[in-house]
Amino acid sequence: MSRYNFKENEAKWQALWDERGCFAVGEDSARPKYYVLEMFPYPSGRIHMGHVRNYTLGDLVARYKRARGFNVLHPMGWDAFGLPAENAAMENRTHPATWTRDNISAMRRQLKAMGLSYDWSREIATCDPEYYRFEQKMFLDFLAAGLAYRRDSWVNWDPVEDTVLANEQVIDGRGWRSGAPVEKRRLQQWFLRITAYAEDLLAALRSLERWPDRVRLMQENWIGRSEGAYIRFELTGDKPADAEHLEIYTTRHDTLFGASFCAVAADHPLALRLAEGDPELSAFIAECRRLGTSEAAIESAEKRGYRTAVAARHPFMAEREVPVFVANFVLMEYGTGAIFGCPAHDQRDLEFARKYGLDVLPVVAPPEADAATFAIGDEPYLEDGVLINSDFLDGLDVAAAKAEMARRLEDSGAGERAVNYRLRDWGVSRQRYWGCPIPVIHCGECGVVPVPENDLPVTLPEDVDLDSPGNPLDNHPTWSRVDCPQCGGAARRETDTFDTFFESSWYFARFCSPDADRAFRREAVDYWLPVDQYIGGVEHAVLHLLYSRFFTRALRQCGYLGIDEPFAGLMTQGMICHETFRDADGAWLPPGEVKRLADGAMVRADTGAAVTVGRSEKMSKSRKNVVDPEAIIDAYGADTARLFMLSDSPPDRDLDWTEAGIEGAWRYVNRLWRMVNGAADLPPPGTPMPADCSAAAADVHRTIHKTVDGVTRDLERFRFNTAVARIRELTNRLEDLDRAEAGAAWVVREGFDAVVRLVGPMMPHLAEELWQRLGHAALLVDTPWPEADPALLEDETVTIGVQVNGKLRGTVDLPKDCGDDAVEAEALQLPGVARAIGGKQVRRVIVVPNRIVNVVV
RNA sequence: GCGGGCGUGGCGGAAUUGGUAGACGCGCUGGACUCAAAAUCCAGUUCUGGCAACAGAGUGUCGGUUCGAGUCCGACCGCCCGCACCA
Repeated sequence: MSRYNFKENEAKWQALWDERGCFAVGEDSARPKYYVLEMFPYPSGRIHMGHVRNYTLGDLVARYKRARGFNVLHPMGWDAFGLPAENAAMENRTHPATWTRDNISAMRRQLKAMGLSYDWSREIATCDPEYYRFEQKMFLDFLAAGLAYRRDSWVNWDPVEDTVLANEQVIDGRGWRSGAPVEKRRLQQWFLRITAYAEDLLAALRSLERWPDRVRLMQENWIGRSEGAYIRFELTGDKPADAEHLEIYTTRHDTLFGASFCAVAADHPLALRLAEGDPELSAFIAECRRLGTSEAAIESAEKRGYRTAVAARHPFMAEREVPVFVANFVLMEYGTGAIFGCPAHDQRDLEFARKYGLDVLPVVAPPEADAATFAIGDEPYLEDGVLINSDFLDGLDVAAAKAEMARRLEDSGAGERAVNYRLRDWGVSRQRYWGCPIPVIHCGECGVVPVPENDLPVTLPEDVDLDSPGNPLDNHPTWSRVDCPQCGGAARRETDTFDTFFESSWYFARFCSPDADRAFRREAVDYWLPVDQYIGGVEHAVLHLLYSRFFTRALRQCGYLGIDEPFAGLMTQGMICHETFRDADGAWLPPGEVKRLADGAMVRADTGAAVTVGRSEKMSKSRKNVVDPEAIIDAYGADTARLFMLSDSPPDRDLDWTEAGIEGAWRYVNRLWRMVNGAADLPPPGTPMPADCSAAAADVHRTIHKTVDGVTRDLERFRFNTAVARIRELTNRLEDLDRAEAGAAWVVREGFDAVVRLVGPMMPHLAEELWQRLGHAALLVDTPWPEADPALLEDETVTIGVQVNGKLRGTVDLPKDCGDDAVEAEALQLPGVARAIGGKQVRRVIVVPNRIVNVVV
C-alpha cells in the first residue's frame, strides 16, 4: 500500500481498455459527436517530450468530452514520408520503407505506454499506397478543376548533389550537405492554385473564433492582402519594338505625380529582353540571381540598379519621361514585377533615388507644412497629409487622392484598381524519392497526360539507388519508362514526388473512414467533420494549417466534402524547455551527465568538474538538453508524466521541464493513492447523505461541489493548470477533515469519488484503479462526468475586505447579501479600521455588496 | 523596419476581468518519526523593521483616470515570437 505500483496498474488497465475496445467509435446519431485530433507525428524513431505534451493535452480533452456524453473520435496516425528516411537509409544501409515501418512500431509502443484513448483501428500511415493512392486521385481532380498546373519556377539547385534543395536546406547560400554554392535554376514544377482562394482564406479567418488570435494574425499577414492599382506607362526611348507598355502595381497611386523612375525585377521579361543585346545588363541580372537568396544580400539590402536606355511616359504628364531601371529590390513574384518609384514617400525609393541622383519631389505634405517649401531630407514622408504638386489631386488627403486617381486611371484607360496578395501558389514538386509520386505521364506527342484512374496508385519502386546524386526516381533504370495512355507511344513518368505537406493536408478527413475504398465515405466525413479541437505546435501556424484550409476548400470544390474549414477549434501548445549545461570547454552536456551538489552547484557527474548552467531553452539535440520520455515513464509512470505536463504552465505557454517538477507530480500520485487506500469504513457507493453533518463536514461537502464546478469550467476553457490546482486544493481539504466529525465518512467518500473522477482524464490508470477500489462496478471510462449541485456553489456567508483610503485594514464575515448599512456598521467597528481612521472625518463609504468596503477619510 | 505577445515572491504560475495580490506547486527553513538516511507528517516562507501585536513598501519604470489599478489610458525600458526589399 505504501507506493503506487504504476507498472502493474498501467499495463493492466491499458490491456483492459484495449480488450473491451473502449475507444473504438462509429457514427452515432443519438449522441453529439466530438472530433479531437492532435497533429500526427513524423515517425523519427522515438517520441519526444513535445509529443508527450501534445498527446496528453489531446487525451485529456478526448476523455473529458467522452465523460460528458459525446461520441468522441480520437485517432492517431503517421506523417510518414519525408527526407529523414532517405538520409537514414543512406547512413544505415536500410530502405526508407523499412526504416519508417520500424520507427512506427517503436513509437506506437511508446504512445501505447502513455495510455492514450485512441481508436487504434483507424491508424493510418501516409507512406502506405492505400493512403496516397487517394491523394493521387485528388491531384488529378484538382488538375481537371484547374486547381493544379505546371509552370517554370526558380529553384535552389545544388550542382554537386545534382538536386533541388528546399529553402531550409540552403544554409548561407550553400547546400547543407555538399557545401557547394547553390544556384538558381528554372525548372518545370507543379503548383496548386491556393491563390484562387486567397480572399476566402483571409475572410474566413474571422469565423474561426476558437483559433488563437496570434495564428489568425499570422495567416492574415502571410496572405498579405493589399489594395492598390495597376498602372500602365507608355514606353519610349531606346525600347524593344514590341514593348509598348510597362505595367506596374502600386498601393500609392496617390503619389503618381511624384514619380521619378520606374524599376523592373531582374527576371522581368523587359529586363531579359534588354539583356539580350547588353552584356553589362546580363551580368547585372546574373549577379542579382546569385545574391538573391543569400543572407548577405538580405542583410545589407543595398539598393542597386541598372539604368536602361528605355524611358516611361507619365500617364498624366505627356512631357514627363522617367528612366526605367532594372533593380535588385524589385521582386518578380509580387504584383507585376515592376514599380514606379516615388522617392519622397517610400524608404526604398528614396535610398535608390539618392544613390542614382534622381528627383525627390514631395507630393504629400503634412497638413501644417508650407507646401511651397516642404522638402524631403533623409527620411521619406509616410504619413497622411495634403496632396501638393499633383495637378488634379492638389488639396486632397491621401485616401481621397487614391480614390480620385483610381477613377482618373480607369477613365483614361491607363490603369485600374486592383487587389494583390503576398500569398503565392503552392509549389508541390520535390525531386525526392520518399514521397508520393505525382501521377502524370509526359508524352512527346500528347504532352502532359494524367495517369488513368485504373492505374492508380502509382507506387514507388522498391529497388532504388539512394547513394547516387540526383533524383532517385530519375536515376531508376526502368521505373519512369511507360507507354503513353493516350497514344500508346513511348513516354516518361513524372519523377517528382509531392511535398509532404500534401499528405498532412487531408489526413484528418481520412480518419473518418480510414478503410473506405474511396478517399472518404461521404456519410462519415459529413458526420465527423470539422475537427472540433485540433491541438499541436504553433510552428505549423501558417504552412500546414493554411494548406489544410485550402485543401478542404479544393476538396469541396471537387465534390469530396461539404465544408470549408477543417478545424473549428485550435489549441497551440508551447514548447518544452530545459536548463542547458556546458562544461569548461563550452561543450553542451546532457542533463544525465551533470549532478547537483548539496550547496546547489552543478558539476559533471563523472569528473566533478564545474558546469555552467545556461538559461532554459527549447529541448533540442544540438543543446543536448533533452529528456527522454521513455526513461521518465519507466521511472515514474505515464500518469505522473501526464500530470506534470498539465500542472505548472497553461498549455499555450512554454513548459520548463524540471526534475523537481516531475518529483512533485509523483508525490501527488502517491498521496492520492495512500489517501484513498488508507481510508477505512467508507459508506458504500450510493449511500444517501446523512442528515447530521457537522459544520466542518458540510463545508467540505460544499467545497467538493465547488471544485467539480470549477474544474469543469477550467477544462472547458483549457485552463488545465488551474484545474490541477483546484483538485489539489480539494485533496488538501479532504485530508484535513477530521474523520470523527459527524457525516465526515460520507463526505470523504463523496470527495474521493469526485477527485478520482476529476483526475480521470489526466491520470487515467491511477483513476481507474482507485475507482475500482472505491467499490464501483462500472469502469471509470464508462462513468459520466460528475455534476455540481448549483445550490452548493454559493456560500451563506461572505468575507468582505474593509479598506480605508484603498488600503486593506481588516475583514468582516457576514451573511451573504446583507444590507449595505449593516455591512458599513460592522466595517467601521473593526479595530484596525478605527485605528486607521484615527478620529478623522469619514467623508464617504463605498460598499460593494459581498465584495469590499472602502472608507474614504 | 513592420506586426504580435509578455514583464507578478528564490522559481513555475494564480487573481471571480476594476474590488482582500501571491491560489496550487517547486524550492528553502525549522520540527516530528528514524541508530541514520530516504519516504512521510507538522509548522513557516513577498520584502523591510520588530520577540510580538503591528507598521511601511510592493505586480518592469514614470505619469494619469478612479473611492479603489497587477487589471484601464499615455510615455518609456527589457525580453520573446512571427514576417521581412510585398511597392
